[in-house]
Amino acid sequence: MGQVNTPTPTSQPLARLFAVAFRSLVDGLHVALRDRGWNDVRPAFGPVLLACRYEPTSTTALAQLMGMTKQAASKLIDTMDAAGYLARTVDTSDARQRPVALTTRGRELLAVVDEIYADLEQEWATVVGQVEVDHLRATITRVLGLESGELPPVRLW
Amino acid sequence: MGQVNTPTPTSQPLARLFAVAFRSLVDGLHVALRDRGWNDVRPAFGPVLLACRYEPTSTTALAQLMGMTKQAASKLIDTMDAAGYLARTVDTSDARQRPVALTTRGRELLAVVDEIYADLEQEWATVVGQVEVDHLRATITRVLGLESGELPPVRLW
DNA sequence: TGATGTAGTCAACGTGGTTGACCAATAGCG
DNA sequence: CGCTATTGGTCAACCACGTTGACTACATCA
Repeated sequence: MGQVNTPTPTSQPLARLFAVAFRSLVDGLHVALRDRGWNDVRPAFGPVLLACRYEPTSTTALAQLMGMTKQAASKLIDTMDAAGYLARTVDTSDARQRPVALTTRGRELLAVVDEIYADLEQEWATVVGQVEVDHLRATITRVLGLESGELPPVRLW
Repeated sequence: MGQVNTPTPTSQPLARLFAVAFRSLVDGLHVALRDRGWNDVRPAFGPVLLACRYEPTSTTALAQLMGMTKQAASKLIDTMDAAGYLARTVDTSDARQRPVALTTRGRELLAVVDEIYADLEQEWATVVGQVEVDHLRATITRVLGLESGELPPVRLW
């Protein structure tokens, strides 16, 4: 992926470092969830929980957010519904829509995810300092040109 | 995944920024590969090409590197063999082993990947400066504790 | 009111993984 | 040197999670 003549950690391609960093955070989250008894949470649940945090979200919107087909998003919603984290609702102004809303259990999970994830990022701050973490965040945001817009769809799980 | 009250790009969870950054680099690589006529290269080929850069690599080692079963690694190798990028060899000192080596075409692909990827990272340097990119790399390496060891297995594609 | 587009679902399919079993080869031990 | 345990790799079957194309119900527009 990257031209590395004498591969050392400090000369690893950024892509791989991003992949390892992402995996480290997500795996850390899921290990901590399981430690607390949340045994049926899959990585794909994360983006859905976040998307439904403030208001019910349509299947089409979730599909776009996650870069998958409406059918696949619907299947994922079915799985989370069966697990008790989401509930399908009806839209009084558009009968085609079946927005999904967090259940009480879904909100509880989201709260735990927030807490655990805050700890994980705090661990980063502990190693290099909060200023450095904020700088990291700002640099990546700048390069990706995300200062003013929504994040693009991304699926990594 | 992260506690964000008023979600803005600059306060996005690091995990999601890493995911988007990774996706941006890998998708950029594959778009450029296709532009140059390399139409059958899949994201999973990347780690294999890199792993076989300097010497043939065993199926077991590839499986460990990529965090998958030997069977899955063998299937992937079969696919890359059929596409002409790898060739299975024999190990004269251990007949059980069937190390895989890059073919001429595999080396050509790896050279193109190196070139494209260097350009992609250069784009990052163009936006924020090479010093900033090196700093990014060093910071993530430090947090992940990778200064002195091999990268852990990671699969993201 | 008819045409067109959208939201969501259905059934079937394909891909890329895992699992458990197996075989051949190697390493180590008594 | 023979035996046992381990390792490298393969086999067949299975599973999860995506896609595809078709379809229905609903909304919008002229």
